[in-house]
Amino acid sequence: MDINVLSILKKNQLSVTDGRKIILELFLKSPGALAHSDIEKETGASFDRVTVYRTLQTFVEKGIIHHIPTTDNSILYALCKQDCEAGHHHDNHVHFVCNECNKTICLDDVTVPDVKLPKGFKPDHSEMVVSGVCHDCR
Amino acid sequence: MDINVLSILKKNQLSVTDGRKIILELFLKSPGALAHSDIEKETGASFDRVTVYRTLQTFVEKGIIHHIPTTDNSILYALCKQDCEAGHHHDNHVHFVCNECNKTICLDDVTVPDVKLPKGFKPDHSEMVVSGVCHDCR
DNA sequence: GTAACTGCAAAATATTTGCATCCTT
DNA sequence: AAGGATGCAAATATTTTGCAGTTAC
Repeated sequence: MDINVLSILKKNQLSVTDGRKIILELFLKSPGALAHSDIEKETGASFDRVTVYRTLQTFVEKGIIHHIPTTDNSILYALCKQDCEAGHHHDNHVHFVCNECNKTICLDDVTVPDVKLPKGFKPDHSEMVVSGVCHDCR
Repeated sequence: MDINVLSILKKNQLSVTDGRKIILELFLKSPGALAHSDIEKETGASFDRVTVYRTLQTFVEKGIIHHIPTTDNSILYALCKQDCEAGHHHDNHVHFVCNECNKTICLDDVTVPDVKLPKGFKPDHSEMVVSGVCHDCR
């Protein structure tokens, strides 16, 4: 098991349970974003659906994972890389959705550009999603 | 009633029904995006929830409205301005979500900037959502 | 030992589907 | 008149909540 799993949980003052270990490891292994259903599928229903809901919620609250905006009504989560702390997400990178394999990938090295807003609008946070064909599918 | 309602429906070869007229008019009047629940609320449940689902789906298929990406799990729809046609959305503008009034507004004049993607990624379409405080809430 | 986490059951919501009826063209 | 749209009922799917039992520390 990835040693990071333990340190991440410890750092966030979460007790180390099987469910959390397995789900967190899944995120660490996954190149892209995961939906609730992906997690149920990957873990082979080894625990209750409710536990998955609660674990994801806990991880989001602690800033371990974050929601990813999507254009197709689905709810995706991905690891917060870098220095995310509870309440302060710095996941200011572009997300890429592949139209072929349908995966969502965090482009950690591509930061969201600033845009000039109309008068009176005060920006706080930006999200950007690019769709197209990914590295593996061409 | 806004004369556009009829022309938009006609242009998309949709029969003109009360539900479609009222829902489309709601979008035309609204400065921002609407969720399914907003529509039910605004129309005072004058028609079946199922009809709202089907109408929204039809509008999306025809390219009259489009999904807006959100970070908070909600599903929002907004009018496609400009030259949207079925299957070819040109709604390449930035969306703004206000943290105060919670409204989502289409910034039709702010276009989504291009970003440089890692090698191997071929972009097709971009979405951008900026959150902050809107014109009315400061 | 205690607080926190999980599983189960069940409630509350949300979404989809089939079909008979009604409306638009 | 014919095809499409709606309403209703019901089937599915999704998410939330309460509580008792279990586990981590």
